[in-house]
Amino acid sequence: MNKTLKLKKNYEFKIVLTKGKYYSGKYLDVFVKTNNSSFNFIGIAIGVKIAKAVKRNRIKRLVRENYRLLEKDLKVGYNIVFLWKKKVDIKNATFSNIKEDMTSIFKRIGILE
RNA sequence: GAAGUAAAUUGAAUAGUCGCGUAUGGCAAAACCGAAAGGUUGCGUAUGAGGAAAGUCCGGGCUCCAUAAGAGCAAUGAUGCUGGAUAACAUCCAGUGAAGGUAACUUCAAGGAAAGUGCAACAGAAAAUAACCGCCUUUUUAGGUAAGGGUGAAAAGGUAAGGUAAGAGCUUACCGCAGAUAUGGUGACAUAUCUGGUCAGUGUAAACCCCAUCUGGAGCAACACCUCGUAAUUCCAAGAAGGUUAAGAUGCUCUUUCGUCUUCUUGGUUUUGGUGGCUUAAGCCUUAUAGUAAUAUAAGGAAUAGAUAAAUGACUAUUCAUGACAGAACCCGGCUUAUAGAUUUACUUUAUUU
Repeated sequence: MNKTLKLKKNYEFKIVLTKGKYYSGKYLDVFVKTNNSSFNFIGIAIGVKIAKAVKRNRIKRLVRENYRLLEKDLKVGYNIVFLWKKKVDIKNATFSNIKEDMTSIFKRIGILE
């Protein structure tokens, strides 16, 4: 079982956000772009204006945890970036809400087996 | 018991399963990523956010600005009762003064308004060489008068008696104010006595300003090193040779010191990625001694985050109860702001009992 790989550089994020495909969920926005490797890379971006540091960290952890639980069922070869929708209240950032949302988005994308 | 004041502590706990950062290389073995430098992976062990980590408001350390040292002037900004503490401070401690509170106690940007300039809207007769109304005299024109009037943040020391045409520090007493002297105190200042009625000059210096003291700039995205790449031949450093006192190293001046210009040689510089900087520090706790205290000295003790799209999470169970404010980003000392609840100590007022 490999570790979850992360996108690290600013230009990597930009490529995914500008050239990737956009999927909108109930709470999350997701950008997906294929890469030519045998791994999935993920990145999580939450704007400074949405919430203060503690709540931003909370959202990141929940997204990362949910991704970790789904990861073994995913097809490989994608760069994925998650964004939190600006208009959604942060109080909805619970584990079960994000789980439902992420599962449905992945099914629409077609990478969930 | 009730209300309150001050100081301090704490900032949900336990168990299980899965998962993350860092350190260690204890065990295991090779493999993988990369152009290289370098990095990654299994198991185990250890360890992993705060009292404010926040705001970035001060003071320092550290780094660079090629590079220094001294003297003077100016500018900028800051501080502003006194004495002490500290590496330093706008912080802290102990006092003084003023304001508030029955009190415990709290608050204070607390030098100078006769160095100069400015401002004081509206209201009001008048806002600083005061006569509108009123009062008095005179007799119709002038004079005296700050007692009384409303306004305003502020109205020309206050109260009482005498005095007067009516009044007024005009006179006296007390209070206040100013000055001098003495005593006490390191000092801010306090107390006492004497003198002053020409005690004519209101407020504002978080208005300019004056005085005293301090003050170079930028910041870890600082900075150092490694690797890849080699276009323009820019810029920088070192060395050698030649020439020279024009120009430069601080806003200016002076002195010392360095150095400037040209040619040649050598090395480096921009981009990519990586490593270091990166955590033990003028730090914390206890005891003893000195000190009212801040703190100092000595002895002893505990120490274990160091990420870089950035580690603490998810689920289940139980308990109190539905956990507030809130997440390290070079480090340290403070300040300010946010904060559910719980606990301890000392003290004040009041009620009751004895």
